[in-house]
Amino acid sequence: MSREPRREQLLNAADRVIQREGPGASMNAIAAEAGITKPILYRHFGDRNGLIGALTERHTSGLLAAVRAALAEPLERRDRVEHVLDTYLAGIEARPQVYRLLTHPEPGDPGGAGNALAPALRQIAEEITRAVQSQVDLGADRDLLAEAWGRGITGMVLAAGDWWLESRPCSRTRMVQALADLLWGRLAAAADLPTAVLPTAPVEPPAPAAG
Amino acid sequence: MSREPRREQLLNAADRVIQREGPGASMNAIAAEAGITKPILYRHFGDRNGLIGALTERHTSGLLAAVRAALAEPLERRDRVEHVLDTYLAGIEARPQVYRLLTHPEPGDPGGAGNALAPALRQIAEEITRAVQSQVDLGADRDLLAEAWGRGITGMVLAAGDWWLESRPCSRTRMVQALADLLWGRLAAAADLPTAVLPTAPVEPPAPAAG
DNA sequence: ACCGGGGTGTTACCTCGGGTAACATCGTCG
DNA sequence: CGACGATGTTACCCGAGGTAACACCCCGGT
Repeated sequence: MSREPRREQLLNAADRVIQREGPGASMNAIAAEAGITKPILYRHFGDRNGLIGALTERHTSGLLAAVRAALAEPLERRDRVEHVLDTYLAGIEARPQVYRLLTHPEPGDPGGAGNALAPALRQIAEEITRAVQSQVDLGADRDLLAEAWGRGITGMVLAAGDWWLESRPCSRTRMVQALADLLWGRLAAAADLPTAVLPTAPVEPPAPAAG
Repeated sequence: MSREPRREQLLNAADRVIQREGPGASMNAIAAEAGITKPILYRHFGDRNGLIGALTERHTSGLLAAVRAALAEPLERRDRVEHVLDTYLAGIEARPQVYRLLTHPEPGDPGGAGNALAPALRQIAEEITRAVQSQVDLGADRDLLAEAWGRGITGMVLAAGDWWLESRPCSRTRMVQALADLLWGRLAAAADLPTAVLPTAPVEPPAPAAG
């Protein structure tokens, strides 16, 4: 059996384990699921990052392509945005564990930076950036705004999506509406509430927090 | 020397190490920095999470109090939002390593869920939720929108802030503007660009991504 | 028939980090 | 003095990532 098919089998096993145990699954566990032992995994993937990387690439391509397609859809802008949001939420809804793996950066990377966005999400952020740059007239600040918004929107959907996945406070459709409304400036447009006394929360005296 | 002051010293040492080495700093390293050995750390904090927890609480209180205060500021809504954004960005700018620790959830938590938001950020999200609920008239969907937006906005600022910290594409003020503009629906309001051919990116044939 | 290479697999080991057990010391209070 | 509560130590365990060394199996070439 040549290399590639075997790789696929191993990735399938890893997929199963992660679907069952979450992204923290150990190499031993994955090897066991595949009915083999660690060194083989390492032969195929180099190290854990290699495995995870291969795994994420498989799934990323799907999600990324879907988002990309949604971004290019010939719709009214609001509809297009909703379509993108729905695409993402549908993706994480379908295989939560796998998408957690995709969407949550690994703690390693000690030399590098502590990016908030995992590679897969960074790619999505770039797609959004490109789409904004090429489709929306933002004047001189175009590049800066597009990039900041790409990251920001991605992070927004990540956090909100995670919350939604876990507590399922509403249907996907409603969630899409809520997020689109936010991006549509509904926060800005809404009226003030008749200001009561605003008791936000019990405020402890702010400890100095060291120096 | 009674317990508390010693704890503070140890936390200070931990702080120093993390400021220097980042959130991945080992217990050994922290102990060494404090001039002692591991067991003492464990006596005081139980386990790593305990240490990290104590550390984050110290700093969280500062950031959280600042954000809370910003949220309660008697300003025009847009100004208030900008004030909050600026507060957060100023916070992470001041002590990047420490705030990375605060803002990036630890990989552990195997039994629990894969929250995108670290505890400190979840608290901020809750503050935002409360502020929106109590200050903005959103009709029947109030609770859902406020909570979704709380998470979403927090995630947005987290991701965008991280990016800004690392690549410093502009001044803090400009970044605040960019994010506030996003929340203010500038994406929705801007005109379409004269649609060229939209060459988004080299699109590889979407691999089936397994089944 | 033989050998070599590329695949399969194994056991046993290393390192490092979190976490613990057991033991020794110092100062203070009754 | 003795006990207690803090200080500290060395030495160890465990699990996870990662590697070394070895063995098998098949297939194709000479």
